[in-house]
Amino acid sequence: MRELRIPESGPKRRLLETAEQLFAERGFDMVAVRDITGLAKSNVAAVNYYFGSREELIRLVIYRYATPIGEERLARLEAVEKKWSGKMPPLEEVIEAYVRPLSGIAKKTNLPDAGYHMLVGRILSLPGNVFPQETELITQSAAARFIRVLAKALPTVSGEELIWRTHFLTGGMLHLLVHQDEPRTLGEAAGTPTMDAILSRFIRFATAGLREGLPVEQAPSKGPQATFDF
Amino acid sequence: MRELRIPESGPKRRLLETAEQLFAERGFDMVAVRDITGLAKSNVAAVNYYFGSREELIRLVIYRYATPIGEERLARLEAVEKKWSGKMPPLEEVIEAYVRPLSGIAKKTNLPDAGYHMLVGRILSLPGNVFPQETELITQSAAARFIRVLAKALPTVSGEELIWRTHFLTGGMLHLLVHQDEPRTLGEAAGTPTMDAILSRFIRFATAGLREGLPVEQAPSKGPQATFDF
DNA sequence: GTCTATAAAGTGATAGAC
DNA sequence: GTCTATCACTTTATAGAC
Repeated sequence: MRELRIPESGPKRRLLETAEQLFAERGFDMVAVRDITGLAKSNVAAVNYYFGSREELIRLVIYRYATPIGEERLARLEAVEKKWSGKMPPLEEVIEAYVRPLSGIAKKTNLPDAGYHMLVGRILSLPGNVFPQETELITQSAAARFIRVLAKALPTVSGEELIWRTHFLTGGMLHLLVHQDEPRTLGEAAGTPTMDAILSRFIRFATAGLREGLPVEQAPSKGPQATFDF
Repeated sequence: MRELRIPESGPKRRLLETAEQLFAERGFDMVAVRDITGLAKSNVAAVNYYFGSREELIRLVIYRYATPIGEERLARLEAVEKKWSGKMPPLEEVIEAYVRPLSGIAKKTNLPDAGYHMLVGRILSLPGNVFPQETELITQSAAARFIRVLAKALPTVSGEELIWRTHFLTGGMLHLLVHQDEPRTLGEAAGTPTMDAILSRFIRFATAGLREGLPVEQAPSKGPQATFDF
């Protein structure tokens, strides 16, 4: 990773933000260096001058987005474990700790919300081998810890079943990030919820899916029926 | 669509199956015409000679895979509606009708199972505008009908909530097709279930997620606990 | 039908002028 | 720092020999 401090303004900043925007819209593969320098009204050599190469620019973007999310996930999972040490943590709290950091809490960029979430989804869909080593380590740690804490919250679910249910959760999670606009363009009344509201819906969906088959007495009381409003 | 009858053997067949295999492994964007003709031990002009262009070859592949799945979905959803006409169909049967056709029942190709499922997942993840018109129509009809029948099975869930839950289901479904090998390489004991077994797990997961928040008395009795074995 | 040669356009990267 | 010109390479597609 060549240089992690990005100036608050200036050509390097503008190139980076333009690249992020295009990566979010089209995916990494569909963005040429010339697309970035063209839209940023710079010259074709600028990306190589400031970032070394197209590859290094992409790795920088991955680092900037995936690392804080992984750190936030780890911190929250740790907090849940500490809070319920010894006791069985509520399933919903565990899922919340892993999913909520996607909403943009750890966001350190000027990208508009919709673009931010699409970019995060695309990054987390990439194969791990294109991640910078440090980022990959944090991401993997968070995923491993998630499954470990999940197992505490669902002691009667077999390891095999748990892995598959986690896999289903992951798929739904990545899909809602990249394709958040799809339900809205369905013509149907999908409303215009914020990402936090969508994640709340998703956490309830995934909690029910992960708990499937367990006796309801094990489920915590819900209090007043949730309204999904924030 | 230039020519839909593909010979049982010969160079055209070999080119098509080689292309399908590479598309499944890498995704459409990452396969060059030269990759196909090279692996199929043909010459670079063969793809254009037999299929017109790279684009047309891709559209042919999309057509061959997505059309039978859409038809199978429509037929099964229709059967469920007919069987329970007037009455409320069981949620699990509705989801089964939409998801099960992905297992390869409607398969009309020689691609090995793993590749078949990855290819189907990649195709169904594409934006609709690259689909042949006929295929797009069937795919959209099946999706619309799915939501319509779902609404009958879940009359107390609001339209907005239903659309989002369906969106979560779609994400998990596409993810498990393209990344079915991921849980297995996790080092953990994910077992080596068939796609039919994975889909059975997924259908139970998604059924619980879609039914979230509803009183359990509404759920049908389950009979003996399912074992996920086929 | 099969193949080679080549056209036309695009890619990432860089040397060197300013 | 900024920019143009250009290199070396890859892409899809096709003309024309066999």
